[in-house]
This record gives sequence, structure tokens and C-alpha cells, in this order.
Amino acid sequence: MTETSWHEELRARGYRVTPQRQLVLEAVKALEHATPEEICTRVRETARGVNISTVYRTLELLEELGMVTHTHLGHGAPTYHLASDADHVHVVCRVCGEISEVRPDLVQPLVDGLESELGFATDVHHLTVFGRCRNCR
Amino acid sequence: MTETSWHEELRARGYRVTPQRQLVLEAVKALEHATPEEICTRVRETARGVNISTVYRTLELLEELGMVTHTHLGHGAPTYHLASDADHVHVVCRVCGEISEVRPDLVQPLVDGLESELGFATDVHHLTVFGRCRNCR
DNA sequence: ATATGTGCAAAGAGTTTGCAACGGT
DNA sequence: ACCGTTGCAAACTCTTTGCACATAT
Repeated sequence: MTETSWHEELRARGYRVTPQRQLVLEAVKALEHATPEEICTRVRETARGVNISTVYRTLELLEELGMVTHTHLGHGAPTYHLASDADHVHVVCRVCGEISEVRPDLVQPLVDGLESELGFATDVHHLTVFGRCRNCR
Repeated sequence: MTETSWHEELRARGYRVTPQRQLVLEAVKALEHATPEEICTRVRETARGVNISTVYRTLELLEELGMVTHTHLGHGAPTYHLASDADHVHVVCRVCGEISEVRPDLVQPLVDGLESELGFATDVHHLTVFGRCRNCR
């Protein structure tokens, strides 16, 4: 998606293009796997303050527009990243917390199975696999 | 695990067998996929009150002992169930909230792939797949 | 000009913790 | 009797909401 096309997208739906929204999107883009808090902190470094509640509202909006997605990588806050960067599956070690990303084709058999058995459309972006990594087993 | 063997297990580790712990375990067994709140409510029906913080502490203990596990089936509180009942994967529709359980062998290719590629030991019990069900796509 | 968006503060879920009293062993 | 366990209340984290003011269109 180009810089201007999502501006159009917003306006077409009656939403407005605000500095806060641009800053939040840039932070999501730059940070990768960032929590709302982290995004807020990052945005505040760029002089113009943004309230945490605006960050929540903006993330909700951007997610609705399909520009970002979130995943739960642990027990705390969810992490957000660009939907276009989301073509991977998260693998999280519950002992050391290490986060790996693996090729989505590893889950293809699962996706296909759910499709044929349940008619279920898996949201691969949101999938997180917990377990123990090589070092922690 | 028999009724008495986990009593032994507790005592062997220096923990005590209390009515609260027995009631919480029974509630987890009976309710399946229950949140701490729901477990607390259920236990309170059996006359003897149990505080919500005791429920949290007990679930943590039972999980450490490997008797129960939890999963995140949505944005709210986690749900607990007996570890021995955990031989299934949860599939959750993000539109209607419907929860299905599927055979663990559907994820076997994923588990094997993570094992061989990363040396990663997947916790299948904790795996939840989000997406859209047949009716909601 | 007008309706959407923002900041602020307060409320709301869900969870954890400190401490005195309680009760298994 | 000892020490783990509980209840209670308070603190804490993460998130949502109401409302007056600000601002994109």
C-alpha cells in the first residue's frame, strides 16, 4: 500500500488523516511486534505527544482497515505489526521467552486440514505456537 | 491420576491438601474451559467460600504440578482444563466466537516441522487457532 | 461549519501481593 | 507447634469510555 493510498482509504470511509494516525502507523512499521505501550513511547519521541488511549483507538482502526494485525506472544499486552509483514508464524519459548518466526508453509497442512474438515478459514497471522526451544528443553 | 495420588504428590512436595484445592480441581474437571471467575463462582455454589485470589494461586499450583493447563480462547481471561483432557487443539471463530476442538494429529506436521527445523518442543495443549468458521466466512 | 478525533481522567477487567489470621501435618 | 495456606484489601497492568476541546475536511 502506498503512502497516499491509505490516506484515500481513510477518507473514503469518512475517517480523517491525522498526525497521530500517521505516527502510530510509522511506529508499528518501525518497531515490529510492538505493544501499545511501546508504540506510544516511540511516538512520543517524535516531539508530538500522543495519548495512550489514542494509540489504542488508532490500532483498532488500522486493524479494522486491514493494515495491521496483532498477536499474543505471551501473557501480557498483544504485539502489533504491519499486515504486509505478517507472512510468518510466531514460535515462542515459554521458558526463556525467545521469539522465532517460521515459514508459513509449516502450518499449511494444518490450514488445509481445518479447511477440509471444518470449512474453517485459519488466520495464520494470528497464530502463535508456544513450547520450549532447543536450549530450554 | 487417582484421587489419592495427587494428595500424595502435594504432600511429597511439602504442599498441603486443603478443601479449597480439592474444590478448585473438581470445578476445573466439571466445567471444562472455565475462566478463574467461573471456577470461583462454581466453587462458591458448594457452600464453602473460596476467594478469587486463592483460585488464582491454586490454578498456578495445579498447573505447575502438571494437573491442569490453560489456553487463551479470546481476548479475555484464560480458560483452564484438566491436563488429561487436553489432547485436542482449540479452534476459535473470531466472528461468532464458536469454539471447536480438533484431533491433535492435524497439527502433527507442524509439530514435526518445528522439531526438526528448530529443535522446538511444541506445547500442543496451549495451541489455539483463530480464524473464521464455515458460517462466518 | 461540522462532525470526527484527541487528551484527560476515571472506570473497568483481570491479576498479583502483603499481611494477619487460620488450619493441615 | 510449625509453617504452609487463606481471605481481605490494596495495588497493579492493560484497556475502554465519557466528555469537553481541538482540528481535518
